[in-house]
Amino acid sequence: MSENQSLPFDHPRFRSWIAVGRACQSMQAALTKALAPLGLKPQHLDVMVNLYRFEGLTQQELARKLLVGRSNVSMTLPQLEKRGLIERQGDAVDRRVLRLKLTPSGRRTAEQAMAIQTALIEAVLSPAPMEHCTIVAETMEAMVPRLQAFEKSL
Amino acid sequence: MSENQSLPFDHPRFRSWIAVGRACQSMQAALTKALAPLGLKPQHLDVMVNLYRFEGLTQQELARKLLVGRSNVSMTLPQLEKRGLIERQGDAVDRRVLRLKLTPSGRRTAEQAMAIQTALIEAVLSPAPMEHCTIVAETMEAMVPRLQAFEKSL
DNA sequence: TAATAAATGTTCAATCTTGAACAATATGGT
DNA sequence: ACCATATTGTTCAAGATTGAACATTTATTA
Repeated sequence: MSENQSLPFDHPRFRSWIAVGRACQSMQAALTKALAPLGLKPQHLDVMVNLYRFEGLTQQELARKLLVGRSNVSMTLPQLEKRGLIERQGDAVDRRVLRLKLTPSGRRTAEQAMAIQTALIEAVLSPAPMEHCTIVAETMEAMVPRLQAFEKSL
Repeated sequence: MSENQSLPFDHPRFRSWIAVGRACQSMQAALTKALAPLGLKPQHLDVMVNLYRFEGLTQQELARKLLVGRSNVSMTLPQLEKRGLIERQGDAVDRRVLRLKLTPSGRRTAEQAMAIQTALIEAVLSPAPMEHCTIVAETMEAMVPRLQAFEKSL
């Protein structure tokens, strides 16, 4: 059966994707270590970056941006809240939702964390020509809608 | 403080990397769903692909290839072993290690799973020109050694 | 050879993540 | 107004992942 089946290892797009996955995993590990001095994990940074850009997000909206379940957000946010990095306050109009925002302290911490992340990315990607980075970004961004279409088709 | 600090959102390499991370996360989710009919998860596929290519790996070697801890491998393999997909047998020379291989059934299952993964990658990446895929692969492969160097420097 | 160091796989507790079930609130149609 | 449906956030149990501690075996070195 395996004789005439073309194996994925020889498949150029397959190999491209494997490389992406490995790079992502390594980056996650490196970021975890780089953020440890701040007492943050990559998920916390993701949350704070989104609140930095989009103040007043609801938990649902945040979950969608993070590609993560609502329950995940519900379990993660109280940790950041207890540390005084974020605030949650109920919306007066829609009393189901909680509006999220960084505290001043959270804003400062977010800036430090983003600086760490940016330095890491810079250290690792700056040897690559800018046009290559652009191609990477375009290729990756084009994938997400196709992936969502694929998932719906299952 | 944030006034004169260049924010990462405007940073082209930063945005490239964010796109990579999101694509990776979406791909993981799609692959999880696509493999569900086989009763496999992405981690299981990763294990089997490596044993398909490199029969006789030890658990330590496998863990390094998967960028994962030894304990992870120790907890995952018994599941695949109970399902009759892999075999573990002690090495006669070095009696610390266990040599891993796919069973015939595991080999067939691996081929099915790789076909599913390849189809997914093809569905999602085939619209991208091949030269772009090559650039993506090269850029990502160049990152991994730099990331490992970065981690050691911490 | 003897003693110390290193490597391998296992176990365990702590943490993260997920999906399902649930209560509270909002929306839409009748 | 009323009822059915949807949405939001929470909770809980199950599974996955990690790092540290450990026993066994091998390698190194005095």
